[in-house]
Amino acid sequence: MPHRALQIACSRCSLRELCMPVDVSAADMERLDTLVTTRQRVKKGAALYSRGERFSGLYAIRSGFFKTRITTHDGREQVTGFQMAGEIMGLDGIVSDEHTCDALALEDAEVCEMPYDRIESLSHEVPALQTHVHKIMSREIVREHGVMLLLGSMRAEERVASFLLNLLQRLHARGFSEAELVLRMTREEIGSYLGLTLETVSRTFSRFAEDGLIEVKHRQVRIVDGAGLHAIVNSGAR
Amino acid sequence: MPHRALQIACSRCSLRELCMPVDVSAADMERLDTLVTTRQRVKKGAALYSRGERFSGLYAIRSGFFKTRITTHDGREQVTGFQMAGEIMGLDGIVSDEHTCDALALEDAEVCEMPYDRIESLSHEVPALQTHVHKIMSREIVREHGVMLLLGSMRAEERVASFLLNLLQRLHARGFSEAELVLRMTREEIGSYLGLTLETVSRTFSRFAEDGLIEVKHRQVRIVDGAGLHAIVNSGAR
DNA sequence: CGGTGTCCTTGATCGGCATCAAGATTGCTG
DNA sequence: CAGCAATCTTGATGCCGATCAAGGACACCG
Repeated sequence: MPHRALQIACSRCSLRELCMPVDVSAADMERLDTLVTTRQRVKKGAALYSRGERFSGLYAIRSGFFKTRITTHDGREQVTGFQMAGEIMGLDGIVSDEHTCDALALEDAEVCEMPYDRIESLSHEVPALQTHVHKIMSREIVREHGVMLLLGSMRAEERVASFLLNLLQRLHARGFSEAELVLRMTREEIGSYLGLTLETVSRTFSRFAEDGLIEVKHRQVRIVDGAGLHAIVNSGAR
Repeated sequence: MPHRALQIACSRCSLRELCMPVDVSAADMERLDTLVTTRQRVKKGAALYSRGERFSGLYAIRSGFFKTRITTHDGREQVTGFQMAGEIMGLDGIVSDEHTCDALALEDAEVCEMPYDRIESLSHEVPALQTHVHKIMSREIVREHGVMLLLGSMRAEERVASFLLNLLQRLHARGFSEAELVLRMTREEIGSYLGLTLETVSRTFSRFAEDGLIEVKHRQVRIVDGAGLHAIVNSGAR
């Protein structure tokens, strides 16, 4: 299923500044070009990897949109994140050599696979890569702290507003509008991520629309009053 | 405040198998002995590091008990974890070169400081260390996934039971009883971690005691029916 | 040893979100 | 394009845990 691309060169990839370390010498960049061995297409709804699967490497998203979720043997489920172009997936598999969650494509996607043994050996030759991998993992830890704050201390409106602003900010960093987005996930998936039911997510969207903060048409969302959303996120602080 | 110990040798530390990679040659172990430069005592209630502080290195807990928490500018607060001997703190600081959370000692503690630049340079010489650091960070990511599951999908009883069992398991791995523990944190800190109020935590403890699952006397907890606690954790699954 | 502050427990009430239910809209597919 | 499944919206009701409140137990300290 994975196909070897004719030429896979991060040095010429438009997403380089998202995936790769900056400030790398030309010689090092040449080495880093050997990091990605294959590109892989993932159809909407398909899994890039699943819990229990053997861990082989990390994946950089080239295009498309993913969700990661954990599932317990007894059927509980929790969406742990939504990932977009330039972001790295698979970090959960390093510790036990097998994946502990599922990564599912929410739309047709393409990823670059970086075999883990190659990451380790290249890190020796290119210190910037080692630092970069550490930073990526640290960033993920910090991101999850933020999710814990959200789940542990925010009310429904704050969670949803926070979710929208986070998506917007990441999309904006990729050159998309600051004021408009298309949700790639269902209300149920948003709810799972935010610790809410799909009904509450839907109702909250409706309330935001009534209050003139956003306009919602199914998965099309337009931000009318970004400052208002920010105010909601901070409204619960005491 | 940090004092240079006369001799700091991980190779002779009883916690080595918790902090350090296993299967290391004698020569490599000698190198790893240069990783920890200083030991530091932290008084109960004091901060090992705080948000905004410059990141300098990671800390291995030698003795004592910590909590980590994030605080937002607007006063929200969330306990993100409780750490005990052999566990590593400070990973959150790598990404931005400054700490993003506070680490507070819940009792008098002692930590080993590992300067980050030394970790990076030693990782080049000792591949096992590099792998080990990756695994520690990956483990933290997986742990936080578990917390997200707890906060996002469990009811109060499930959360508290899960919390107790997790503490027990970690204490047991350190040679303590499987059936008894002393809580080092307040009900309020437990509540913050679990996304509950201190009253709910207290009531849940009382209910568990009534139901013959545990015995609670303030911070002394004795597990009477461990299987019963496990059953509660899984009771919410559908 | 008594006083004071912190921590914990327990009760009463309230509110936010889950749950249950029904219908509307969309988009997929033969 | 018709038919159907998936997704979304909205309403009614109920429950879990938050909030408010008061009293009790313990630890620390002069």
